[in-house]
Amino acid sequence: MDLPSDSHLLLETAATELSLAIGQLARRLRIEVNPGELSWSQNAALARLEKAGAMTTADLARSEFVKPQSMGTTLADLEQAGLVQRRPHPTDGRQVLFALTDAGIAARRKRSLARREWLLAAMERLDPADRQTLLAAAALIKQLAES
Amino acid sequence: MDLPSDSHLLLETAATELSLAIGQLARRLRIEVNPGELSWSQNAALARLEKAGAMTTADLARSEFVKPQSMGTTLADLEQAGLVQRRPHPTDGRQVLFALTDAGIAARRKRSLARREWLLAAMERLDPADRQTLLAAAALIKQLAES
DNA sequence: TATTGTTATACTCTATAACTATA
DNA sequence: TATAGTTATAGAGTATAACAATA
Repeated sequence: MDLPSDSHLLLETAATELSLAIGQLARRLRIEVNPGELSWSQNAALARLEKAGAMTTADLARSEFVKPQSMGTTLADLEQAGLVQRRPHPTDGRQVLFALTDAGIAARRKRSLARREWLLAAMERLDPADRQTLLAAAALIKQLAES
Repeated sequence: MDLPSDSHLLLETAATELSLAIGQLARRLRIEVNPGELSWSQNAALARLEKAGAMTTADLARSEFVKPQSMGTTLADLEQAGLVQRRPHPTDGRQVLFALTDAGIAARRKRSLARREWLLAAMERLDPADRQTLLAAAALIKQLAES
């Protein structure tokens, strides 16, 4: 077993700082919601359905790191808002497939969520190199989450 | 008013992707907690006090983007765990200053939080250039949150 | 009067447990 | 038996409202 190298100490620092930064921006973004807007979880589920097409509750839950019961609640809210619709699985009577409705697609197209607008305005104040770093980081952060 | 330029569309994409990525990693990290460990909010408050020294409830609330009442709850939990202690403000009888106790300092030194360990392990699987990108991004994300 | 902090209460999101239906 | 989903209940974190003490 080696003593920690300088690069390992740097990595520990990076992990700590990234964890704190993620938490801080998550809390900052959380307060940017206008009345009647989709919650962060609802928006994440909608975005996932847009990218991946129809999915079951269980698969959506795995993708977003929540329990199936929690995703069930989120999907019930989206269904009641008319943004997703359910249909039976063609071969497995237990499963239910969820897909975006036309209204759901329109909701994804509409570029007016307060959280997104706030983040966009904040990023506009950065210089191009920093924006590029954040775009690259977004892909890496997703990769980390799914690893 | 100009039509959106290519670079503006790129920026919109970056904002959307970053927002989704932050949410996804926040949920992924949230499930990595061992029984008895500090919550993410408690850890953030502790880290803030370590960096900035003694602070009032209101200042801590502003730093972490929650209401003073919410930070009051977090600080009460930390106080009960013996990790922070309160003392009166020297000149303003309304304010209360919170600072780390020896146990709080020790808790910050201890490098064993499940969330941090999970993130560290995930980052170890990245190549050095990607780690560097994430370290730079952590600083930018903090800057965004505070902008 | 304005501000800091506390107490009481409620809301959102997610979790665990128990249940039904299907495989 | 095992799995997908539902229903009921509970917990964590944060919010709003009402209040007390101090500036």
